[in-house]
Amino acid sequence: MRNRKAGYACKHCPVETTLDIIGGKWKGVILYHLMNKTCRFNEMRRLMPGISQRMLTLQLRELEKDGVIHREVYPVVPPKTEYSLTAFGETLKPIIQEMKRWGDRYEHHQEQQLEDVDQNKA
Amino acid sequence: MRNRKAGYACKHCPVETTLDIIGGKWKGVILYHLMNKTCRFNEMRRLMPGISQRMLTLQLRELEKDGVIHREVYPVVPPKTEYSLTAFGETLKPIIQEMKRWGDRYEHHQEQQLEDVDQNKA
DNA sequence: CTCCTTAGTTACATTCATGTGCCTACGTCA
DNA sequence: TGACGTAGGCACATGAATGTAACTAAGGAG
Repeated sequence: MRNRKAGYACKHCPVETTLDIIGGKWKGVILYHLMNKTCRFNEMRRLMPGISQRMLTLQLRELEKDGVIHREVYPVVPPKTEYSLTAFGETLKPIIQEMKRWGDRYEHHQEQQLEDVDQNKA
Repeated sequence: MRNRKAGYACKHCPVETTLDIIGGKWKGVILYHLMNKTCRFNEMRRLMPGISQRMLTLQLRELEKDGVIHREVYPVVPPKTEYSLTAFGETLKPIIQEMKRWGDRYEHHQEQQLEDVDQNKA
């Protein structure tokens, strides 16, 4: 997300605010992985084969700026950086977990839709 | 969202699936309003001053296709169309409500950050 | 002395999402 | 007879989001 430059849906809608933080193509998944454990940069790349180096950096920076994750740089060589949820980021866990559960259910729902085909309606 | 044409983050991540449905600039807010009550098309436009006619149509169509909302057209004149959550869409309520609550808390958090400024870190 | 690794950065290109403006059908109201 | 309101559709334009490729620093391994 983070595309609010084009204007907000309604003024001050908290749902919109939340989606600003965790929406977008990658952030949800990033947070999902960080929920389990602290991760290094390339470790996350391996967890998310689809993401490019650049995008991962950008998304992590935004999450950091929003105070959701913490970035710990170790001045060693080769470089070592660890990402983890902040205490505030931990408060996102219920949302992410709900989203995971719902996502599972949705996939199940999709299969059913293929059977229903016609008599849908609620 | 619905920008997965460029590929998925990880294969089969339920969080990603969920964000496909409710992510994007408008869908969260649309669902937020439909959680409270059935709405007509122009009624929603009034609730979300920022959205254009075209985008509202597009988003509603996608939500309908995903089986989350129901579109009831009354063959009267002037046209009347009512949008409501399907039973399946109702299952999204916990997520939307969590997002609303978190959004509220986040705004509160931001104010604090302005004070902390330096000694942040978790 | 060359290559490997990590965690980036930068410039450039493209694709997707979203926005704008104009058009319609029909019945009602003035 | 003409304007109004609803729920859109369509063509076109723009900008945001994302992708690709090449580059870097520093120490260790060979």
